[in-house]
Amino acid sequence: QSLMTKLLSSALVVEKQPVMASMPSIQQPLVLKTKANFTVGLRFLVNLEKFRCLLKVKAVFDKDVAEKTKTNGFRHFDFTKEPSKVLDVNVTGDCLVAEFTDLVNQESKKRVRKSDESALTVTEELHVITFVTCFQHAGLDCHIQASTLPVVVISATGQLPSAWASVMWYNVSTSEPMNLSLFSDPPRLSWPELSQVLSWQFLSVGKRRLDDNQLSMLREKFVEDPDGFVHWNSFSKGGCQKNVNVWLWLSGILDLIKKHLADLWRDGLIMGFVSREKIKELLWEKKTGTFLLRFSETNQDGAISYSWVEHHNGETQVHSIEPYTKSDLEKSPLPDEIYDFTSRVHGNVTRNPLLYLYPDVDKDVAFGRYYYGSDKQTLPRVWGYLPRRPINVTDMPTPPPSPPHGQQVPLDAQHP
Amino acid sequence: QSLMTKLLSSALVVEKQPVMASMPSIQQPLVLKTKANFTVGLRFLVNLEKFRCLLKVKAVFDKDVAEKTKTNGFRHFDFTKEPSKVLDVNVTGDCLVAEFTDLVNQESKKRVRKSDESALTVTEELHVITFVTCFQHAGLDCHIQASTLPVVVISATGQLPSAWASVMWYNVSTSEPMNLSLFSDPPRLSWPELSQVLSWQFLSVGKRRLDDNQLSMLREKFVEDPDGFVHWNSFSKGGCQKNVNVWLWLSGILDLIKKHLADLWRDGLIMGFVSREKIKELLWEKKTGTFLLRFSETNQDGAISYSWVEHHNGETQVHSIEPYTKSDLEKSPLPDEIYDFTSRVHGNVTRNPLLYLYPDVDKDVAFGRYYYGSDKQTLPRVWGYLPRRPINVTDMPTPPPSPPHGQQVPLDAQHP
DNA sequence: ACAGTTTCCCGTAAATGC
DNA sequence: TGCATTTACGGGAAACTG
Repeated sequence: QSLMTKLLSSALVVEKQPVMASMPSIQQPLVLKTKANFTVGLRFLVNLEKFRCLLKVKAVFDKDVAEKTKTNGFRHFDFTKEPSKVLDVNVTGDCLVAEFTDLVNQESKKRVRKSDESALTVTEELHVITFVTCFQHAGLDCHIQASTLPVVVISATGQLPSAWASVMWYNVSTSEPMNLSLFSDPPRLSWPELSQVLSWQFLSVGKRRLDDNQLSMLREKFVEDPDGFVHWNSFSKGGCQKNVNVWLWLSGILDLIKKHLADLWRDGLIMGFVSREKIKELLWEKKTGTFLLRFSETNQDGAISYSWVEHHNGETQVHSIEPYTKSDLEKSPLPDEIYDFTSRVHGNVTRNPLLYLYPDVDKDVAFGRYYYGSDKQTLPRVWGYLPRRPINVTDMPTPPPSPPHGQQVPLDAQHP
Repeated sequence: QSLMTKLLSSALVVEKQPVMASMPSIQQPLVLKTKANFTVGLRFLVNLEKFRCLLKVKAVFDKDVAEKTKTNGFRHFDFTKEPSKVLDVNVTGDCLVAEFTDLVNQESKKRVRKSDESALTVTEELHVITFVTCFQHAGLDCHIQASTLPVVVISATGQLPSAWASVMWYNVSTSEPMNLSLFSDPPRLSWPELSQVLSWQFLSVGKRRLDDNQLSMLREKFVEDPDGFVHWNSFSKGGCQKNVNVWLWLSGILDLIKKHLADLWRDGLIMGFVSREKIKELLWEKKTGTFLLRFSETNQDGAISYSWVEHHNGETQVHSIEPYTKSDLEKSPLPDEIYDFTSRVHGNVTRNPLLYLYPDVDKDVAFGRYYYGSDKQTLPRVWGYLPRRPINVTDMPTPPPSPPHGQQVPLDAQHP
């Protein structure tokens, strides 16, 4: 329903009313898209039956922000629908809750743009949603309110990776509840701080963290300063000398994992982050047909390649296949690509050069359970037509190597 | 900009004012999508300089429709933006024009639905847009207006084929300018009438009409009545005994041609509409490797297959490949699929069984100019990676045939 | 001219209504 | 419940805007 995860369990914090017990609860920043619906759950942590259905809570976008933070130049948003709800008891009966749905925010006309060069990008703007209500208790007028943690507002899904970068950076660098100008003077992060968040991202999309080898390769790409700190601009906008945006690059890989490689990543079959030099070093001494999986370092949209080693006539070669992109893997999953991959050399010799996953696991042992047909039925076939399936082939530019171990790998083996 | 073609050159017809010369101009029905912009061009055919910038024209949706046609039960729409424009002289200076852009129509709340079973589907509802203006001339108050031909309003692109069916049917069956209730009692069409429209559709998307053989095959599918007429319900909703909707089926093929086969269709390389029996008959006597292209008769989304003949040991076999869908052809175009297609049999023998396009044109002569790389450069390759390309293979269920003509078709030939 | 940002819209999926 | 129709929204591209 919402663009990202739902913001649940925001606390309705009682201001200036110690009579009301309140509990800080899990809040998290969020990325919101204009003109799209999202949902916010809200809990009033004191369940006084007498309040039931008496508290009308209103959501306000960027309440008092101009006065509080003087963050001029930010865009202004408003909810287009009436954003009010009445608190009611929840299912377990322990508190009053309201779920805001169908909140739609849209930029209002006025926008005071500072023309100076230090203006932030839209994904660096931080906003808040504040929930306010007032009621009478013990003869007093009580005004209470609660705010979300900072929120980034985008207008197209293509801005989501940048927005998420801001969210991560904010979370790691500060525990302030509402420093909306953080990116006017962005703090730097130490590599231990940053690497932990990055590792969490992989845990989140692929149920497995980054290991030490992977992290040390990433450190090379992310840390430019000799002091071991990472600067916001270098992280989110592409550093000085390098022309790639490291976060966008990593973000593409996270998306690739989420969409096509979740199982393989979870099971640790993807080495992923290895330099080209390291690949050669790792594979050089291994037997012909040993291969490993590695993410492309140049493709900004997330791509994965396999590299394998061949020994012929005392000569050793390590090859890497043209990386598979998301649209490639939509056609057929990586395990099937590995199973069906075919190299061709002069004389009509065809074979699959991929035999053992590094260090020495038989390909079918490692990937067998993921092959098409192993957990699904065979493809539905239309009567009267010969079934076909897509495979990828490469025409080896090198002279024909002799078959490994003196045996030809049969190509006509049936798919499991 | 607009969903379909722009509606240009609508005539501003002068009503009750013979002083104003008016010219009937090309109007065409249109398919409009709610909440989407479209453009209408309007010409005032008398260029009286004195009118310049004095005529304010307003667009009205379904003006006077209820009184005129008593078509209750239709949805009601309104423009959400102010749909008024001032007429100005056009570039050639021969008339006054206005171009309406950003017209957005959205269903208004009220909708009187007749609950009887004869209710029309939304794509059978016909609507009109009327342009009105008034001015003073020769001391008289003049009210003039012009209307579009009937328009079908849809809410999602998936309704477009059905809507287009209505548009075609209307055009062929009547020359009345505004019979919005046509589908309450839809007229039938003779096969010559219908087949001509269908043929035009292929001319429109693929620059080539249907030939007599193709039409005679389609006649079998479309004409159910012995009297040779086609009924609207059987055309647009799937006839009595058959469970396929013939127009949607044909519509999918038209879309397939438009997106992936425009060149091949234009050049007549696709036989397309042939029955399975006819295929066997045609190919039976031809030499091994003769093939033809034919649309799937079962796939509703548009799919194309090739069938080829093989003679082995005095036995003749005709095979048809699993049809290629739009998403298949997005991966690699049909000519490349034909070039790279590979069949595999026991013993690791691989070959391409497609040699001659029916009746006996060498495959590369027929399709060579379309192969990838013939008019584009070779694929851009990332340095350090072995290029790969996708091909389709089939595992022949039959005993291994001997190579045709005693020669092995080399598979390692380089792509042109 | 250009880059950042938003709008537009197809196509698919989900929700809605009858 | 099932089907017809609408809404929602990701993704890519065009349009916008300073």
